[in-house]
Amino acid sequence: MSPADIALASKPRPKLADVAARAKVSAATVSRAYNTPDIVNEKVRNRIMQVAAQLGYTPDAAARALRSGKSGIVGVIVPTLDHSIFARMINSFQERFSEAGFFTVVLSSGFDNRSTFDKAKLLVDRGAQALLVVGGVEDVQLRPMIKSLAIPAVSTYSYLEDPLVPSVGFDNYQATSRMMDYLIGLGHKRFAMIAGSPDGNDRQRSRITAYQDALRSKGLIGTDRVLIRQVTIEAAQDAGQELLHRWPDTTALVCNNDISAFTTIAMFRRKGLRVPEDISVAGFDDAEYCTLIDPQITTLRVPALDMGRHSAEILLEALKSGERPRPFQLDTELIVRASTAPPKA
Amino acid sequence: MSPADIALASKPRPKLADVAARAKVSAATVSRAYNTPDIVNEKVRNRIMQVAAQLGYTPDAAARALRSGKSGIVGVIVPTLDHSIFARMINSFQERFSEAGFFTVVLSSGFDNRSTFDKAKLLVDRGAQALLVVGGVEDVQLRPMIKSLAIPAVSTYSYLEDPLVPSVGFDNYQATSRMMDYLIGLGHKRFAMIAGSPDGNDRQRSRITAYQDALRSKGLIGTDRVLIRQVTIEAAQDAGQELLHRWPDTTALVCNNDISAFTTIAMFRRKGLRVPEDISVAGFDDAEYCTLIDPQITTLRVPALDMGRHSAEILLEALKSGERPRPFQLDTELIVRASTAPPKA
DNA sequence: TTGTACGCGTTATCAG
DNA sequence: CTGATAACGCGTACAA
Repeated sequence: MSPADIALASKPRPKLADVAARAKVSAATVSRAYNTPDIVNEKVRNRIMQVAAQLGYTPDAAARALRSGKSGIVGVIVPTLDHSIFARMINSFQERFSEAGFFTVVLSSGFDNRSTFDKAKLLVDRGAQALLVVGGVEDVQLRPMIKSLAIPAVSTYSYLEDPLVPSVGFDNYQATSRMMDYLIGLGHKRFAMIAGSPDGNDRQRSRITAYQDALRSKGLIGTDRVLIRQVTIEAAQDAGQELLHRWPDTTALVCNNDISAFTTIAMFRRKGLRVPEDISVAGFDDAEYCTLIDPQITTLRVPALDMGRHSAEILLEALKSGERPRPFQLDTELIVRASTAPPKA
Repeated sequence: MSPADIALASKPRPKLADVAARAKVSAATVSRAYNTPDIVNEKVRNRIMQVAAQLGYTPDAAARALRSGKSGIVGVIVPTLDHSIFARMINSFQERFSEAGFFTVVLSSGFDNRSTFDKAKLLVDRGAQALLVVGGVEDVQLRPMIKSLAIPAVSTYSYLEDPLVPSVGFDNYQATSRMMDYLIGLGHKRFAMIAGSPDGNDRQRSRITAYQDALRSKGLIGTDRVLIRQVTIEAAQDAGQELLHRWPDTTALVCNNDISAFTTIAMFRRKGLRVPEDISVAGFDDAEYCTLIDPQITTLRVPALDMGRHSAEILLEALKSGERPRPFQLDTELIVRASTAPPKA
């Protein structure tokens, strides 16, 4: 090896054995100093740690993973990162797992159940120790896969009585029912809804059903006025157009997300409609910007932070105890602001 | 072992050797079938893959990582996941690396340079093969660390002539200059700015400097009217208050993010001020909701998607070639909408 | 083109 | 409480 090579070669990472040698103990003891410090003599342990710090030693993650069978990775599958509600959830989830020494790998499925399966497989193949799926698990391939899984899995967002996958979330049916009770209480008789696609999406299905059930039970109009759209500004604009065109007598518009509420309110006002005097508009999620528009948006507050935090919590518990994660129900809150009011007489 | 235990025990994961045995080849050949398929006889290869599929074999990631020294992980450090602009960027970054078989681990620093260092260390210790840092690398510990790093690192968002870390991003100074030219061209004479904290944040520093330079060079008012605030609705509201209180004669407000623009516009209108007649307000980023509020927001479009995609691209190249990633400059676009106009005479 | 043999860095087991 | 030793599952010289 020439001098130049020596200069260029970055010194190899120190390993367990190097620390052991310098600290005059066996490799096993160094390992124990890291993994079960309590059973190592304090003086010895301190010496080891000091040497480790000197050498700049950190345990090799791959070797550790191979030997212990623990990858230190948890997987999350989320429909998209583009909705702030999911971002918030993941943030708190990840924070909790980070404290526990795990890396969180987030994969997005694009609202596609088939892709959810693919991503889950990817994660499991790479040794993920736990799995969080946002939304009910409906894919026909994913269900048997999760069933046979040796690692804990939890679904979040919806609270579902799924015997297969414990969930941490809220009751979407109840949430929308609450909104409907409020609007019906205001005296509205003709409703419409902007919803996301119910295909393979339990949240949307529950909300649509709750909407229709509420109307049916009171004999009100609007069970057929359900506009299925993606969650984008363009799509919401299109939905608003169609609403005004087909059912101009609607007095209460129930949106399944704040983007749609926001967009349609802006559009209605541009067309000279008054909100809430001419039409009430309600959202879902309670995004930050609900208080920015005039009128401020009445909406359902979704416990995003708690969902992430609690999912992490029960997965961590399951990881420790080896038992099945325990489902946990959270609640939504109806936030009444200015975008809803009694209909004109 | 009792029968019950047998029933409970999930069968162990098949390994390379199992596939080899069933396919009547050596382990080495199975390994080659996966890693260098070209040098394996096609018939043999097909037989191996078939057996592998039958057995449900997938290579063990940990063993692979240990043996090859490649973790299959890339790390990203981002100030926060809560700004949609970062979320979008990461999305495209991650997508590209996902295609290449990597897992992306995203850690957030909370705009704290010290924490950026900690997170980087975490990632490197766990074997990340490449690093993306959002924002300039300024931490005094992080710089030497990156210098000594054996893996490629790129900073993104700002385009910086940093000899240490190649960057993929745009020129923040130029972007704000462009906005200033436009507003000055409209005839404005008294300006104010809402900015984020410049501490350890090159983006904010560049924008503030560009703002002040523009005013100074034309002898206009407002170099001292810089309100430093966090990027939240509350903080922006507070800034708006202070602006009206201290400098009510301001005719053009330059915001360093769309949230602040959005918030202040809403607030101004609530107070009876007309936008843009009484005061022009400009944003930064071009978030989706810029077109939702009335008036629609004039802003600078940031190439979020391209930043993510291109960062991934050059890191992947560097991973292949072993060479240093090549910096790449992207551009912003001034989007003129309705929230800006000439000042009243 | 394929097989043999070894070691990557760690942790678990067992003995002392 | 500590040490010796044997894996964990795979990739890669080297030989055939």
